[in-house]
Amino acid sequence: MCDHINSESGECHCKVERVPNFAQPRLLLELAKKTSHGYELIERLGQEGSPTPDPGNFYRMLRSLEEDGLVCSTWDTQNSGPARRVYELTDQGMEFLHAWAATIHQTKQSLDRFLSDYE
Amino acid sequence: MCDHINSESGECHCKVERVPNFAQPRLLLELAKKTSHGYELIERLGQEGSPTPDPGNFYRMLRSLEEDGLVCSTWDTQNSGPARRVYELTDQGMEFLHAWAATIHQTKQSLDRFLSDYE
DNA sequence: TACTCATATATGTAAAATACATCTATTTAG
DNA sequence: CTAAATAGATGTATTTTACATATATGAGTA
Repeated sequence: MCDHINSESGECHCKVERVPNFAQPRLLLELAKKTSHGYELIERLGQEGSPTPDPGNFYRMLRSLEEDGLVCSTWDTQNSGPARRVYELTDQGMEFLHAWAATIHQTKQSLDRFLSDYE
Repeated sequence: MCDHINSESGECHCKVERVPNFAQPRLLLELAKKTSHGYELIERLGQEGSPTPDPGNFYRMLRSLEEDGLVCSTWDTQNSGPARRVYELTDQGMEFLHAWAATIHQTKQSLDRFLSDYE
């Protein structure tokens, strides 16, 4: 399973303090909107002022998500250019996205507490 | 200087995607409220549902912040119990706290974008 | 034809951040 | 005397992130 779920205890290690692997939920969300391939996802995530994810780690993450059954891929050789590995969100991946959203909500509240404490 | 400021370029590497070292601004904020020693800071930060920071890394962070001139310490042998290293926020540390607040605000907005995109 | 550029995926490794284990020492309580 | 609470610290493994580089296809162009 994913890094955030301890396969032994089934417990999620996401802490409210921080958002490690934030590229992951963003990727899952993009995939939920539209099935697509890695390169396109990187470009889409790099828009709206958000920094472009590191391609090396991004492709590795995609493969790791596939190992965990959160996404699945097929090669697209129809289109011109190099073959693309097209990813689709699985039901499990969708559930994971929901879990991520809850975590991110908590993290946001943690930041809110800091900011209201500050000032 | 701090890990987040590149001493060469003077540029801050804090990314809006995540909050690494979130214990750091929380510590600076606590110190801004009240001068105190490591053990007490750890306890204070461990309240209000927030997880207790890792003591090992926390003490290391305090020493590193002192090296960077963001806090300064003196030994308190007056009180009962083991000697305490009492930390105080410097002017530079206060400035740093302000910079952190701005970063955290951005991060929060990034999370907000995710959450409104989701749903 | 050969060269360059955009597209597309991937590996290798260094650096940074975090987690976990352990150690020392002082005082208080029983 | 012993155990527990207080206080600070080091050592190292693991995880995450950053940076560099490799491979391959096809389109445009000189």
